[in-house]
Amino acid sequence: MASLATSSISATESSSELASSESNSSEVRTLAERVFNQLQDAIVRGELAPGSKITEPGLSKTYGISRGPLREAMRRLEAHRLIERVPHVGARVVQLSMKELLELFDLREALESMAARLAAEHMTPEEVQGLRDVLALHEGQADLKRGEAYYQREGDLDFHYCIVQGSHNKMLMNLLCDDLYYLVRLYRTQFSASGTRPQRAFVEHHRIVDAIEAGDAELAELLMRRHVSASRANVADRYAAALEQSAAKSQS
Amino acid sequence: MASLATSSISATESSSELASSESNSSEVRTLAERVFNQLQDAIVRGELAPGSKITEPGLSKTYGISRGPLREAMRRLEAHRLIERVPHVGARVVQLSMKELLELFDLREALESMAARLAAEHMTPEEVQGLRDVLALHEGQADLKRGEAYYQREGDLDFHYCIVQGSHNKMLMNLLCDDLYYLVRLYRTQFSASGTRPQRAFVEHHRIVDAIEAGDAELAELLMRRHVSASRANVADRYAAALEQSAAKSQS
DNA sequence: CCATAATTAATTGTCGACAATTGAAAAGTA
DNA sequence: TACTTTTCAATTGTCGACAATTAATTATGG
Repeated sequence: MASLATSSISATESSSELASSESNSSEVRTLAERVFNQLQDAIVRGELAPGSKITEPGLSKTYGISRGPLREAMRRLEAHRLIERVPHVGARVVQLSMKELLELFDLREALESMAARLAAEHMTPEEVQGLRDVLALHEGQADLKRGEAYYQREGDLDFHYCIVQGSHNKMLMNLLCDDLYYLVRLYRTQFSASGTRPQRAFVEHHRIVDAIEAGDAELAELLMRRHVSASRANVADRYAAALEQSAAKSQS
Repeated sequence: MASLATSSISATESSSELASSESNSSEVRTLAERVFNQLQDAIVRGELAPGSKITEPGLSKTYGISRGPLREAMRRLEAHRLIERVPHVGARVVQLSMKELLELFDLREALESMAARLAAEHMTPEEVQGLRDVLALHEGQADLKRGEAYYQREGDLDFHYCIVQGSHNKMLMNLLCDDLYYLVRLYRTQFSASGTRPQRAFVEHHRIVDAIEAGDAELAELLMRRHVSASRANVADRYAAALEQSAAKSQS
């Protein structure tokens, strides 16, 4: 994951490329690293369901490696909060409560608005152009017009990745891209945006890039803060609606 | 570290208690966990110098355990960015550049100001009282009057810990207390505050608690942002001064 | 004497085996 | 039948040994 975080994301790298990360890259020199990436992908993609128990012999057989490097990979996953371990008992895939998921959005609001401000101050013209290319690429995708899959397809995160890279703040990049975004992606499919939100998000992205290109740090910060906040509100609404529906269902 | 992050810090827990974390606690049920804590302390205390190479056979002999759990501990340290590993080569203790250290302060500014705002909104009267007790405890310490050791002695971080706990935001607590504060503590001794800064910091702490007690979220956020920013400026100044001095020395 | 190549020593990566702990199934008792 | 106790199977924790890779050292040739 380290190389993904430090290398800038060009517009030509597709969403799926981002999703599969570097697990197919030849840069993976050790078994522990490879299985770490594989497990990370499996968790984020939902192949390993949140809350499900994972056992060492099971994974060991699944991935065809011994428990040594497997345990090292699990320790890294634990530190990244993708799994939770209890000594002598076992490990489970994390399962964020709605409260925690909303807390995650609050963190993003604080950190990504900061990233947008820094990006407006430090992004090079070439990087801004790359950002525009990303938006153009997303606009060209047919599924955006149907308005549903923009979020699910990593398209949104592609954009946010680029902003964070543009901040030129290494610590911020590590925090957001390595630690938080995997958790975000985990719950992306579950509470993905719908209705008119994807189109509106797309417009907001354009406004943010405009501010960055103009070097207006304050505006970029404000717009990004609003953007993340709106995204958070959308998730909260969808959750409330889902709760209401299930309540009505249990009454009937 | 997890239990430290989730449990609230009472005023009676001294600084040294915080420094030694839970390595002496009976809650450590596995060798890997114990050596993880020991290594974390050793790095933060400076016993393992930043940039120094650490070898598995060496540590294995030092702590009297086999390489299995040791490697698991190192993987966790790597994920927490306290050591850096290169496959087939080895591991070194992290060594932040001044640029990265200042970036770390920028992160703290964004996150801790958010914490202060949330603390003003969610802290209970009992927690506020605990915060006052912490300040009173620090005021009573003789070394504060001499004005030098407030920072070095974790006193400052004790305070910031409590604020973060008071935010009642689990994700934020994890991020700051588990991930960032260890890095902060690493460079605390190296670029600790001096002159009138400790006393001013102490006054600023009081102002922040006042705002939190009054439930003034906006003010608490603003004051905390200024407080961290001033701390950052102090570090930057000290570094510039040190640079100038070493430059003058090399000329003579 | 320097640069390059081969060798060697040391460290890291991986594996299988054994010990320790846990949770559940089975047996026993009121 | 319900509840406790005991047994036992499965999983986790730890270890030592071996293979693979790297960095240093020595040897060799110009």
